[in-house]
Amino acid sequence: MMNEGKALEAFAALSQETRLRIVRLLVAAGPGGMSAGAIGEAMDGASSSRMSFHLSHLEQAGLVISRRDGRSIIYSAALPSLAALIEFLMRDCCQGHPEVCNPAVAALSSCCEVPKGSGCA
Amino acid sequence: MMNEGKALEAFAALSQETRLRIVRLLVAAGPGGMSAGAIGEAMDGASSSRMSFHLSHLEQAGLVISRRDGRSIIYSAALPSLAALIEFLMRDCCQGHPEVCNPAVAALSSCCEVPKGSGCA
DNA sequence: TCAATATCTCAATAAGTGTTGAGATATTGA
DNA sequence: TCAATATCTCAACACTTATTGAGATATTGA
Repeated sequence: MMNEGKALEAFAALSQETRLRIVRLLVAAGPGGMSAGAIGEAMDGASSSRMSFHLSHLEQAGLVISRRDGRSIIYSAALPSLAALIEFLMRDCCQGHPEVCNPAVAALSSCCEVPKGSGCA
Repeated sequence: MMNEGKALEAFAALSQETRLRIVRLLVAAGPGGMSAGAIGEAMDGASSSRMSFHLSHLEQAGLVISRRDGRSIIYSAALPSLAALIEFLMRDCCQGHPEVCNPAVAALSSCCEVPKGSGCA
């Protein structure tokens, strides 16, 4: 469930370049996720403490989840939270304003099957 | 067009309680918008300089637009930018992950007419 | 158990953000 | 033109956030 407070945390987490890139990377990585070290490698070799800071921030905001696997800690995208954030924006912004959600839903057609006629009435 | 840089600005703008509330207020207010003073009144009587700071921030991020009307400056929500931000999240997060966009599209049905079967394939 | 590996935690510092209050600018009606 | 109104701009300050480097913790394989 996404309330205003959680949405604020999510927006704050996504408003930092490194963290936004981490989320995109982890979404692309899929459910298998990536180790903190591998993510750091992908972020121009960011220091381990810097990675730890940003990954903790993202986990606190609920946008990623972690699990230990041997020596490594594996992070993966929390897809339900991303869905809930999109839903929050939709609910807040769509009400009475089809010109907001219609283009957004139409954009899905570039990556998904979306029937003609989807969107706000 | 929403690129990473613009998305970062938009997330930063929306990550502050007063600004998020201003956006929600202006979306609800519709195309007619509201004067800076009226918005300040709605924000627990926030000072004019504080309003000016946050409204400028939102305008810089492209989430609101302004026009002068006599002594007042009228702000209104930039709906296309909100749509573009949702689209950005959808594109980044939906690709290959129907479990993200399907719930988001399904959520639209609470405020819009969305045909059954919408969402990712 | 020991050394190596992976990550986290903490303190210090640098950089950025939000609020306030004083004052400047633009517009209107008398 | 003048006073009143609406909003913006600026400097100062407090607060928060991001980065770094040193060191602590947890796990593994020899």
